[in-house]
Amino acid sequence: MEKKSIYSDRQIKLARFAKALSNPVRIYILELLSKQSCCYSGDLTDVLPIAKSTLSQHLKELKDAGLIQGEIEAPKIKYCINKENWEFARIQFKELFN
Amino acid sequence: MEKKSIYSDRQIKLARFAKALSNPVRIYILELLSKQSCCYSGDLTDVLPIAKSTLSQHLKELKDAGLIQGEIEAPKIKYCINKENWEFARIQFKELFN
DNA sequence: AGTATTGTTCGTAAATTTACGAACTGAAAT
DNA sequence: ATTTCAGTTCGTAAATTTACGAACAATACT
Repeated sequence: MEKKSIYSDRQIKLARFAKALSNPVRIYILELLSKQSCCYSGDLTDVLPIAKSTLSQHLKELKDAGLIQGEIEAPKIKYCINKENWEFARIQFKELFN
Repeated sequence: MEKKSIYSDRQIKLARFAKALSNPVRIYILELLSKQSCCYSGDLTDVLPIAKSTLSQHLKELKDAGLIQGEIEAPKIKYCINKENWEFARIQFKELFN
């Protein structure tokens, strides 16, 4: 039996997107990706003052939230905004703020 | 000596706002407040499936992030959106998503 | 003065987040 | 074949988040 939450699916998704945005490292990455089309995580390693394993965690967080996607260009990985979900998130935040 | 972060003040503030939005309880509260002008926390206690101490923590989180403000109407407290910061947050999110 | 109402604070517990370095994996280059 | 490069996974530690109930504080009501 499924216990239904008082929170709508939409509210839960919005909170999930917000969580992905709740860290300056991830804001930095997303702003970079939304300004230029894509980047390699090596670019990020060079500029961000965190260990590569930590960066990997942050990228995974953004990927799991659906905001970015990675494409293998061996031996590197090219990261881009996931446009569909990015647009969806944009609308969710827009509606929250009216 | 102040160690300067590679993250801008704006990026840190945006992450801070996102953190405040990163929980379904707080999304619920903010949507309620942005739809109707204000509410009493008793209204929230009635509808939210959490302990009053937990609700108090969430309201404090929203207050500390600057998104809401409380006004004493003894013995209750009337909560409203903090319009100035709400507008500021709106702009920050809007700019993030272009 | 005493009681009820409203909300905060305290102490605590479990889960999650953020961070690191070391070890590992897979593909490319030598 | 082995070395190099790019990135992930693992183990771990510290801090933060979320949650609860009990106790407390402040005000209103009787």
